[in-house]
Amino acid sequence: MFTIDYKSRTPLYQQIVDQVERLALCGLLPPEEQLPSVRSLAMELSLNPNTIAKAYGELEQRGVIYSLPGRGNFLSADFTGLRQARLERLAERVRLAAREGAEAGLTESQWQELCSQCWPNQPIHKEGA
Amino acid sequence: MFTIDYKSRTPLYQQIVDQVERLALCGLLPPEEQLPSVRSLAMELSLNPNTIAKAYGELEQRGVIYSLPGRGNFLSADFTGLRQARLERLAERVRLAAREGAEAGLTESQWQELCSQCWPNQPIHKEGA
Amino acid sequence: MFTIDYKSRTPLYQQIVDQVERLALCGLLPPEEQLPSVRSLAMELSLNPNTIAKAYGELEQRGVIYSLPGRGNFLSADFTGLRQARLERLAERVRLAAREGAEAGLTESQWQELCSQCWPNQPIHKEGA
Amino acid sequence: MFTIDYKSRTPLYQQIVDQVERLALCGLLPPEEQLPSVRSLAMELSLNPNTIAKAYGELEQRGVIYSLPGRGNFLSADFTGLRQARLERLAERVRLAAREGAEAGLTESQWQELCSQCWPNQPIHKEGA
DNA sequence: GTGGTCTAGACCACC
DNA sequence: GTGGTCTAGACCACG
Repeated sequence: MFTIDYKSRTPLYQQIVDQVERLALCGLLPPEEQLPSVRSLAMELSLNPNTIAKAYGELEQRGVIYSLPGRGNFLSADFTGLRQARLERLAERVRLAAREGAEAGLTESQWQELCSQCWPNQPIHKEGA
Repeated sequence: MFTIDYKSRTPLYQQIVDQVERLALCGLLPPEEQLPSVRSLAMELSLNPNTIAKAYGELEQRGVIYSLPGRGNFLSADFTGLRQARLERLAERVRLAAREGAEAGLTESQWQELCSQCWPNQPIHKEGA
Repeated sequence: MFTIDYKSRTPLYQQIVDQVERLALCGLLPPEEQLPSVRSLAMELSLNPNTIAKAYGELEQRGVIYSLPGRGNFLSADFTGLRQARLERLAERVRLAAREGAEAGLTESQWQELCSQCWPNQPIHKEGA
Repeated sequence: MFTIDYKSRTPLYQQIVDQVERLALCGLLPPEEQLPSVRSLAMELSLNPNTIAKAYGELEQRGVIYSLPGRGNFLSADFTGLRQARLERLAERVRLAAREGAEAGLTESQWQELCSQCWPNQPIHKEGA
């Protein structure tokens, strides 16, 4: 269900957080869906259960999932907050990139061309999100 | 000459590296210019000399500056390599951002609009770089 | 695992860098092998952990190893880049030596003789590198 | 008379030492020749007189030149010791290079070919040495 | 446990 | 004065 890059420098727990959020926004993880248990996911990914627990804790704190002690972890009812937060973060990143490009000698038209080329060709899977 | 955010989570030495590169690309730090000495900059920024030395070492390994022991640190003769590397990194970041936006439900026209708005209004200072 | 000459004028961290590279090229340190931890190696060699960290950092920037914070330092997947860089450096050094010899009165045949004699008699250990 | 690479990492005084030795072995600086005075050479090369003095001191200690206080610095009567020392150092360097090449996967025949190619094409200027 | 960052203070060679 | 190296010891995030 999840794919982990064990050689990446981004923390393992962060990779899980990112993937849950991405899958939720893509529609592959619908609202109210139950997530795998900490121990089973740890087993599946060959990770320390603490790492999974940390990821789930982070997701809960962000409101992406909620935890029912004794029953498991479930995705929230809706992802509008998540989507909005992510788009805001995105805008900030693009703003930074644009400024950095300008500093490195990029012209506005080159920037526009770069942005056009970067849009992914194949549409992202999406259903019911 | 440099401004440090002591509360940021990005390492202090990294902030210095970033700023030197930015100032070099902007043209505010011309090629062959001498940088402040390790000790004087440490004093000015209230940092430990080791932190400055680490930043300068990093810049040297990237080819942005060169160090002459006993004489000082100097900006390289040209920044074309730096500029090119930065633009490549930039493209990769924009590509990632576009993909993430698509996943979060952004349409291509919204993406284009976002990119247009993000271009900095005031041109970046630039001379002789 | 490593041997340090504490009286040498070559920096301690550099000696470690050299040895890791040599062992990697010899095949004694296979790709993806985990290196001793910073602290344990520091203990073993009676050095400060910072010195080991500096050596590992240098190796990482050269692409010989990669570091996974919280997990350890690991040798890269392949050493072709390292091997190539080393052979290029080697050629340059031999070129310099030949020129210096010529200046000191060496004839070409004496040079060839010298080079023949300098080839190590016992082959270098090598397996799977 | 001398050429200094101000951007080289080899110490300035060392560059002077090397050049005097090289010019002596080439025959461009004959035995008993007088060297420029510390101050005039410092002026000519835009260096600190201390740097020249250090170079001359090193040369004197090695027996390449001798100093007559109040009269100047003069090249020694013969350079056989210098030539021998340099050839010994050279052999050691070639031995190291060969070993390093072997470790990096070079075969003996490749080594021989490398050495052949590295011999300088144009003969070194030489007269009366 | 791991590596990453930072401070404090020392000594060296070079200029 | 300059940069380079090293030690000692601290704190942090990650697993």
